[in-house]
Amino acid sequence: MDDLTEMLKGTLEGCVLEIIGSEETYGYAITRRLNDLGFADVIEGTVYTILLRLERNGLVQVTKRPSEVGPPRKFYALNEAGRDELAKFWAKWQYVSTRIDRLKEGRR
Amino acid sequence: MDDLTEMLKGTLEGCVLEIIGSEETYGYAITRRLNDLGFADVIEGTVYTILLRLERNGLVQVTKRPSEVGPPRKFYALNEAGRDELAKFWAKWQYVSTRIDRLKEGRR
DNA sequence: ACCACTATACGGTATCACCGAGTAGCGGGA
DNA sequence: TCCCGCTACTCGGTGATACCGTATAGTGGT
Repeated sequence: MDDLTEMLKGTLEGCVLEIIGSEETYGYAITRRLNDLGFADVIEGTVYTILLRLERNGLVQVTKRPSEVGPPRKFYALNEAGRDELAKFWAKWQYVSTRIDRLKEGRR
Repeated sequence: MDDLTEMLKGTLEGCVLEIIGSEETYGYAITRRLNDLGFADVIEGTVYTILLRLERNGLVQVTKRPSEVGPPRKFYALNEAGRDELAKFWAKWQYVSTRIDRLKEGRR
């Protein structure tokens, strides 16, 4: 699927929140997970900017742990504010996606 | 529903294409249609920037017609390139929305 | 004369995903 | 030993997009 970047604006951050929320994990693994999901063109740099933003906005708790196969990893977990933000994201997604599907179906 | 602007990035233009594609219409009416659809905060200025972009990108055919209740209206209709773009938009939407729903359901 | 509604245009802003380059740890093959 | 590939993160800058504020202007009602 060709260029999805514009359509992912506003949703990719939510996807990252969801991934972190389901399991404490780190940037490189999150990127691989997104790629496996079908967002093949999402690259490390993009995920790291999102993670730094989440940290700056106080939505995550960060723990640095050594790795056996490379440099140390920064593990991310949602805090209370992060869980709230994730819930808001899914509410928005539900709202928007149902309305766009409605437009697609030609209903008003 | 509070601020949806970030989530609408990349999709609002497609919505406008769909509306134009279903019926030759003009900016002000498109804005009202979007508001009725549930995108209450979308404002005229936003729609006009999209319409000017569509015109600049050669996706629409424009016809100016007088109105009985105000200034003249610019009616927009999709041309061949516009219909192609609309089809691409719905393909992308299908691709992205199914994958995000899949993530939401916890399936991989 | 004023105001509300209709209708469009345009310069500037914020946010976001993305790009490119850099730094760094680890292991395997020539 | 030296290079390469994979892992892992950072940061400055870019382009696209929706939005904001303001301006302009036609029509009809009070």
